[in-house]
Amino acid sequence: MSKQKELPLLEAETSAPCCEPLAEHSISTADAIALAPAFKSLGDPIRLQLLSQIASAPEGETCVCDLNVGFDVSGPTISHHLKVLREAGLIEGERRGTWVYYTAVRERMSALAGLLVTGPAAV
Amino acid sequence: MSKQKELPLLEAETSAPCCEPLAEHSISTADAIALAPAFKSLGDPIRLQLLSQIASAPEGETCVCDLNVGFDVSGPTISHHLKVLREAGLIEGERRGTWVYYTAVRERMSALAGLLVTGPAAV
DNA sequence: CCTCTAGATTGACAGATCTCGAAACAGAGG
DNA sequence: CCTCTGTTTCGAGATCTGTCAATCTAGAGG
Repeated sequence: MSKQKELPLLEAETSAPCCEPLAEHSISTADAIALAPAFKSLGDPIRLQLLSQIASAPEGETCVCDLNVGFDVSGPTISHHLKVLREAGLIEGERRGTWVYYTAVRERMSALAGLLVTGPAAV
Repeated sequence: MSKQKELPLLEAETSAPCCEPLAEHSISTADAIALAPAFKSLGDPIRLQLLSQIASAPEGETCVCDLNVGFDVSGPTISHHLKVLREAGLIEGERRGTWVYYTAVRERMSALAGLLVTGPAAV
């Protein structure tokens, strides 16, 4: 509970797992520790659906009021999952008046995808 | 209460979230339940490192005896993490004589990557 | 200023996960 | 057959996670 408050993913250029595939060469322990929380945040069905719903919104943003419908969990639980996704850097929230709107951070999603892909160059 | 006990990932190819990006359109609850365990299996630093080490092996396979070095956890723990990765369909193990060799399942890794990628057309 | 609604936070509890030591299993070799 | 080494499986304990009820905060509108 002391090392996944940080999101050094974007700033990981020090050892730089931003776009370098996992399969390129073995990643360091530090990189693994930095990256694991992001994947872990995707490891819950509700969060996966939330991210998908936010990322697939036509306007690019989704109101939390729209997210509450369609999930059979309570409001606080949705809020909790949104917080996890927020801390993983996968979404960002903005309050406009009464409602809160969330947008997906495409770069972060692509960065994670880049880690898993065997590589377009490898094909 | 409990909706994450199953791991029907291997048969998730029937409802086919194989390469369709999350951000294309909102995924179903069933697909989310099928996919989440795969991401969850990547949500541990040790498993991330194990997969990276296996996938980046020059010969395409890695002996468990080589995996034991470099990790400060016990043998059974390594074996447990390998089992999780195996059940997630990310690696496959083969016993040859005394030793067991693991290979990475590239298609599965690419499939997960395809879910996260924003898409070349969507940029 | 007061009230009302939308979200977020807190506290608590059941269930899952990580980790290890001990034991079991699989081959190789004597 | 017996033993030895490498790997997996089997409990068990400590920690983490998902969920909800209750409470709190931010802004809108009277």
